[in-house]
Amino acid sequence: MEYNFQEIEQKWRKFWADNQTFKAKDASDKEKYYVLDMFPYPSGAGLHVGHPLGYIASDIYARYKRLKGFNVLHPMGYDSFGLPAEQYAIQTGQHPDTTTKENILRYRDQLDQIGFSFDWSREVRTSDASYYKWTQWIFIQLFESWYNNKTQKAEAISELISHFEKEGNANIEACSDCEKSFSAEDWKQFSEAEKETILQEYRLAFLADSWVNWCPALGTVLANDEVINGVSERGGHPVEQKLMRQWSMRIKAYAERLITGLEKVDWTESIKDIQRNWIGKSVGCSLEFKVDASTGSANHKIEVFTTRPDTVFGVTFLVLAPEHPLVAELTTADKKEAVEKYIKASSLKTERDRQANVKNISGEFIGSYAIHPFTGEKVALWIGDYVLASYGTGAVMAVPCGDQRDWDFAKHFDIEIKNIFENIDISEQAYSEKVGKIADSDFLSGLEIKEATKKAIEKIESLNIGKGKTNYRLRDAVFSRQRYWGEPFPVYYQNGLPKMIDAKHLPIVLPEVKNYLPTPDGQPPLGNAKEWAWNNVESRIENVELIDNQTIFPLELNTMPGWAGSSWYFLRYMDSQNENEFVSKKQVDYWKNVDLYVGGSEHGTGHLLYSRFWTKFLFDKGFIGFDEPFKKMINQGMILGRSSLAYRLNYALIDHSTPEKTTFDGISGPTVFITKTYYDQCKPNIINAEIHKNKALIKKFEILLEKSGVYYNDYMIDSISEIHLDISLIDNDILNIEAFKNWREDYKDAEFILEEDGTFICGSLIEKMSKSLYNVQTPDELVTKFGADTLRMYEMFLGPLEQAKPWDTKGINGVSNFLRKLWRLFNFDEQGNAQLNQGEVSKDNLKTLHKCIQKVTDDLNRFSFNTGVSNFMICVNELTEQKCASKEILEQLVILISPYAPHIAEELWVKLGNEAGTISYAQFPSFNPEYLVSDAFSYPISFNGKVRFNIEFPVGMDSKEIESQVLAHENTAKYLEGKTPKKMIVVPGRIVNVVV
RNA sequence: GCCCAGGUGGCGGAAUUGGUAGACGCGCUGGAUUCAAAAUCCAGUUUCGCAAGGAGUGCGGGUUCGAUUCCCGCCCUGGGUACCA
Repeated sequence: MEYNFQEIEQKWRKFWADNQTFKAKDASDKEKYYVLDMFPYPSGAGLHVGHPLGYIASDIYARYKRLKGFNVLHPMGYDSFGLPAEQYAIQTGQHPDTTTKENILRYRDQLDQIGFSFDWSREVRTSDASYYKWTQWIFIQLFESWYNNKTQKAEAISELISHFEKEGNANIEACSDCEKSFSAEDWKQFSEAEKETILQEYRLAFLADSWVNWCPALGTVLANDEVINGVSERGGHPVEQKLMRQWSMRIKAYAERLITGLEKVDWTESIKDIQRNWIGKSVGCSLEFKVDASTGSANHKIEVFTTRPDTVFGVTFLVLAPEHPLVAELTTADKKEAVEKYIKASSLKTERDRQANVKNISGEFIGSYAIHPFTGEKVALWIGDYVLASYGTGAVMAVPCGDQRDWDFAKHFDIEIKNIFENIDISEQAYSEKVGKIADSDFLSGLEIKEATKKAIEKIESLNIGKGKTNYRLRDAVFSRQRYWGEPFPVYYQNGLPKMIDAKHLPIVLPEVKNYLPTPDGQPPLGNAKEWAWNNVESRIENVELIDNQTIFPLELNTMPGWAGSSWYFLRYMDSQNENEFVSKKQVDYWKNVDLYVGGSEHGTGHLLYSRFWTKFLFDKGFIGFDEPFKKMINQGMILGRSSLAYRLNYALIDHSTPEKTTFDGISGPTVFITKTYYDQCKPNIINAEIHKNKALIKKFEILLEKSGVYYNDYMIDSISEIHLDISLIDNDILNIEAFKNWREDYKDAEFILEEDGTFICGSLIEKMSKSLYNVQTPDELVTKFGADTLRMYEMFLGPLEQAKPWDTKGINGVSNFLRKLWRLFNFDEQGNAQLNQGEVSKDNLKTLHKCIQKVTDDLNRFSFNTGVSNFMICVNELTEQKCASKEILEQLVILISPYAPHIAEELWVKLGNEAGTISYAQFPSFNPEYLVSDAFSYPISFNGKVRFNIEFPVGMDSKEIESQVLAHENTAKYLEGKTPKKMIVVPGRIVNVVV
């Protein structure tokens, strides 16, 4: 009986679904294990072979953990709010909900085909009102909280208010934008609006006018991580800075904990680095420079932030950002014109231009001076757009000897460069290393840089002209989007002040709109749903006083960004049906955080940061008992496409009898493609002369032209073009010429210059999978052709999980053959009964099996699934060779392989006489080292003539035993040449040191 | 520029703490089986050499009895990030 994967796989998929085999139990004596995949955005294109890579790996691991006796939670869902569905809606009028649901059906169908062990009863969709109800609820919690730096956690805003009532904002250490101080008295006299304005500066979710990345083409704002090189991540549209009133998240409050928390998670160093860089912690101090009274108002001080207070005696000028608030006042009359011109010019520069002209040094002297706090010298004030208004204090103290940009600036404008480093030459460039000694610096002279830094801060603090400070590059996250297809805010406005809609009225359900574009008067798309906005408020808010003005909406019309729903979804899986809580305490205390998270590293600065932030917040508020969401993470590499290329000769036919008449004037020869060999010969120089030198190619080309019957009397080959071909036309780089001719109308009459053996070989190129490059491979066709088990094993076999790698189906036969070999081990007769031996197990069989168990277990623990597949192949090859037909051996092997190839394993399990479905929770085999005993002391490996050599000895053997056997061995005698060893050292592994 | 990862046959890639480099698979070559093909099976396949034997894990050095593995310098590829003071 042949291995009929189609029948088998269909049968078991149905069995698993009917019996809910993988439904996770909420209460169990077993230890829990939570394996999670990053849930997909259900795009219209469906899954390609890259998507399942991580899912297969996590599925293998989840199945392995079940076999190891864990209660495994392995859910799946959809991140179903997003831009593409909305843009599709704008184009076609189709409701995003409709297209999203269709796409989800397709995804589900494709996922099901691969045989994942997901617990679908827990599925979540971020765009379901029953889900985003809780996203809205979490938003309210954030609004009602502030961050207390003393306790290092988020606390209720009501506590902050009662503190304000008692003693104003003295003795409050908060993460806040509030700069003024007020007393309890002040607070009581503030109007409601004034109070709220202050509270907004403390809330973790707050409204603020902020400079945002505005993308005109998309009509929305973007978060920093959604902007790449000055253009939008989606679509690549230009992004500009715009001041807008937006909801934001005070993620800065968690900057420090987001860094320190990385120490307790098991992630790769590279992704931790990405996060550390993104948060961008820098430790230094602030320092005040008084403005020189002769040139400006002496009351003004310029505060700078520096990480190098040790270099303070090297300061020769200060640079302010062009937008710095003091610039206008401190500019002297004679410099006014030039300075204003400069400010204008830099404000017109887009973010992109600024980035493009990094090497361009520009700036203006504004005419006035500051006083050096230690030397009392005058230091010139400059403006320059290399200083950013939004980082630090918007002003820097320039130390040209210690900072390359300051050095360049000083050189360019011919400003003094003071050297304050001992024995360092700074004539060619700045010295920015942090080792060495400081010189010519008063109380810092002679100190090591580290010491000097400490001392400088002490001095600055004691003089009360600054203090030690830590700055973060991380900006607060903009949380408003001018979009339709996202979560509505649970926010209404009363007298212009934002208020939360009571949680009992949630969810605020997304309305139907006729038009998904912004309204003519510039409101976001939800502005098209006037009635919805009014009704929601009137029906939910008691005694609400609404501003009776038709143009102002009482409800927030922005929606939340894509990362809102994905920041907490892993919690919802634990209790997805709960209508009363986002997750019950009982469930979250049992399942805790995700033990293994699998997904791409491209989310390093987005999703992974935001979900850590929300987790820490929910922890602070006592809703959950842990503050890191993902304990261990594996980042699977991207699967790249392998495009196929054919090479087209671009040539002109010339008719000398009618001068200048060429192909372009009507003589058309056939489209000619040349096989890869000829292309490679011409490749180094694709200029006509080189092509014409290739005699063999030219001869074939001429024969071809002759055959085509076109009239010409000369020709000129101009160049060779690479043409992308649909990969379905190619098998092992050999082109199916007939299929190719039918592929596109213009190639119907194409001619081919072939290899010597008559085939046409295509070239290839590794690049991103894309429809337009004809290199997209969907899993569907492979599942049909080879089966899900083969696909699963093949995707793992391709290479290390974490590496980016090209997709290539060349080797899939090998995996397919392997599964058939495995099937054949069972010696099925016509009736499908396995012909196996019971009871007798050969030593060789045992050794093969246990070697396999040992290696495969190790591979699983190391997430090295590619070597896992290889080890199965070795095992099956050996068992085939040994003609193993032992029931006991095969039963163990089937369990072992079931995480990788679950369908065939289920079938074979039943064929062995076991109850259907029980394999999913069977006992994972453990290896017995006794069976791994090798033939001891078979051969010495190397010998340096004097002291050491390598010997293979049996696992677990006593070292005394080894010593005596080494001495007794004939090879030892050969090397020792009659001498007695002084000492013998047995090193774990396979090394024996014999000292003569 | 800075940070991180990587560089091994014709190809994807193994080599877990320094110990027979190239496992396993693809491809290729030869053979068996077959009327024939597919499928299957057997043998070979880093390179130079008829062979004995050399050389060999991006390049140059080093440590070591022994280095793909550790150290120093360089080159290349991929990823992250960027006037962040």
